[in-house]
Amino acid sequence: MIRGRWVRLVEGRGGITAAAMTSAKADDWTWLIEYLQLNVNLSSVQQSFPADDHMKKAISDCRGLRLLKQEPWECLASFILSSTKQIVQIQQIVALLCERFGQPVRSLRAETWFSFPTIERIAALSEAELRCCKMGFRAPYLKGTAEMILRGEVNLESIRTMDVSTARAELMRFPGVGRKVADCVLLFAYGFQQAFPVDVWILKAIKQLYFPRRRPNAKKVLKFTESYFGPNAGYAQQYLFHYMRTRIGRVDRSRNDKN
DNA sequence: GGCCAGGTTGATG
DNA sequence: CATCAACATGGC
Repeated sequence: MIRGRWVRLVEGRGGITAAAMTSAKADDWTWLIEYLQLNVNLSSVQQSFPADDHMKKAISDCRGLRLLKQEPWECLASFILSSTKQIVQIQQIVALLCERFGQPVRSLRAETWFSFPTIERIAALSEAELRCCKMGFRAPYLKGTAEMILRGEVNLESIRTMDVSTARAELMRFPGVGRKVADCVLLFAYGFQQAFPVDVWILKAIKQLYFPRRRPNAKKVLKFTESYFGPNAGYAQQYLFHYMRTRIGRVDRSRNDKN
């Protein structure tokens, strides 16, 4: 589901083909091109990464990895729900939210899918109704955020034209939104490619790869990332994140190390 | 059963 | 400012 539309993407030999249900003109795919960020030149982004061995390995391991341009509200809400949850569980919570409080949408195969619930709908729900989607203590954060937006305290659209630090500070006014979640929304929804979300995986990766003999705290690591990875640091973050989870990650999960 | 998961918050030194 | 427990819920 992208911006309330159903779309199916299929990977084939020559690339990806798309089929969609849309009220827009049938041959107008600008919304999808925008979402997939096909205008971004990947190799020039990759060339802006630091040329160390880890980044080189991450690039060759993650050929073709791109960032999406997601909708601010859906992205913000999803990452508010992400704290101390495993990725599969976050997906489950979001799926429940959509099924219960989203709009039903037909696919080309006449299946029913559900859009992400609107800000108004979330704000109107009780905390108990939200907790039924298994989000636990995150429920008041989500509801509070929706209410702030409805009251006009923060305007999600106006963030598009702010500079990155102002935008980050604006996002961090929401309950349940700290530095990491704010950076995720800056990167994945607003296209601030400098934003570098530091989560537990990246923290572990940076310590392991760039400070193998030292013990920098999270603050030091953040400081390091701000200057080291360059103008497309957010892309570098995704390459490292994916590299870490698919390669290195599996190895130390069998052991029990807290680096 | 204990530990941990794409963190944030509010209370303490 | 730095540290730390608490916060729901589920999987291994």
